Amino acid sequence: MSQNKQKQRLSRLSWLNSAFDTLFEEGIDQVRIERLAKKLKVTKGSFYWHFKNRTELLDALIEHWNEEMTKTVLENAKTFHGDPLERIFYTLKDIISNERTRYDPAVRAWANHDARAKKYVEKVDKLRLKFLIGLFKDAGFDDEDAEVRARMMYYYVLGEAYVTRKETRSVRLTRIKSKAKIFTHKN
Amino acid sequence: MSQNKQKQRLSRLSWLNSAFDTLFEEGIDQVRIERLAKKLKVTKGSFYWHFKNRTELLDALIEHWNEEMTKTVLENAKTFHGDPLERIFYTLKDIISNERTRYDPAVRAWANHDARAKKYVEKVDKLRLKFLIGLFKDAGFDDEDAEVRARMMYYYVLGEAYVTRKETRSVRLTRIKSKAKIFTHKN
DNA sequence: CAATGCCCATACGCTGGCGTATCGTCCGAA
DNA sequence: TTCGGACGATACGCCAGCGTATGGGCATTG
Repeated sequence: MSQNKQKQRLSRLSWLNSAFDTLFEEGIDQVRIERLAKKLKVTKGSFYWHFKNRTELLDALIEHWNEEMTKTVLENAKTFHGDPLERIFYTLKDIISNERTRYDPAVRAWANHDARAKKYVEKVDKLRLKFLIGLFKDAGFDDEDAEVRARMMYYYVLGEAYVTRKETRSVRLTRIKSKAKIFTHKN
Repeated sequence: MSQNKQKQRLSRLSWLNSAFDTLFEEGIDQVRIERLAKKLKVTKGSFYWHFKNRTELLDALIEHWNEEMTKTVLENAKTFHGDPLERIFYTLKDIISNERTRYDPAVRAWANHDARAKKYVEKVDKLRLKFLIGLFKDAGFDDEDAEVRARMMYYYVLGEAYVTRKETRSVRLTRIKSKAKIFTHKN
């Protein structure tokens, strides 16, 4: 919204952010240099100053996503300490309401036919699952059960990111609570 | 695998199938007429005989997916009658092991930035959810609870389709059973 | 104020993909 | 056999996107 001063030059990050937005909104195949240039109101002369080619941009893009998601998990791991069951609820609520997985669909679609992206997605999955499994173990589930439940919860969260839903915030919140109960219920 | 007779002509369906495979393997943006032509070992002269243009192909593509998925749900609804709880387990097993949702990621990625595809995806989601909700209602859950659990189970299945996993069939099967129990456990 | 370096504009050749127009071939029906 | 229609090949113009080469403006530095 800030009216850019006329002769504002761009940084490498400007291109990265624009690429990221486009990936998220239109898919990786629409991340095209000259389209980004148009959005940024410059020509591709700028791009080729900051990047060697499109491949370098995509490499930076997936790495950027990886860093952001990794950071998110690690921060989350530190923010709450208390009753393990409540912590699972808190985590579920946090993930869903803050929509950490908002960018997942675009990135995963990309990873579906790009080995480089796939590598990072698997890395992030592993980290997230490790965190979730730890949560369930803390709550008293044995190794096997903790993994099954963590995966269920994780897949559930992922799946939800793919379906358009139209609930109000308050309705969703109460439902999240009952969902957490289902995941944590002991037979 | 069948060595095609040399002068085999193509049908509209040949193009559709090739397009479908490509959508599934490389994403919708790689569904390009001249690439399909190369795979089919003809020229695009053939394509423009069977289709008006690329848009018509994509329209037929999403409609085809819609029909297949709709048929699948309706067939499933007829195949099993018995204990409602067991039926939920059976359904979960059936969905996962037959990988009905195998094509979902590609189609959903497409729907993410294409209104036409999005419309059909929402349609299929609605149908599937309606079916699942019915299952849980039959199992004795009230309306609200049935919807929450059906959605959880559905999102879980969807999410699973997005993550690469490396379990053996037998391990998965036992886990499916315990998962079904979690979804159907009454508080 | 001259010079250097950062950052972008401009112009070019190349490729792949779209859609059209036209022509060739084969096959079945009369 | 011939003829018409189903199906595909060939050739064309067009445009978008990639990457390169080169030139220009503007600041900072001395």
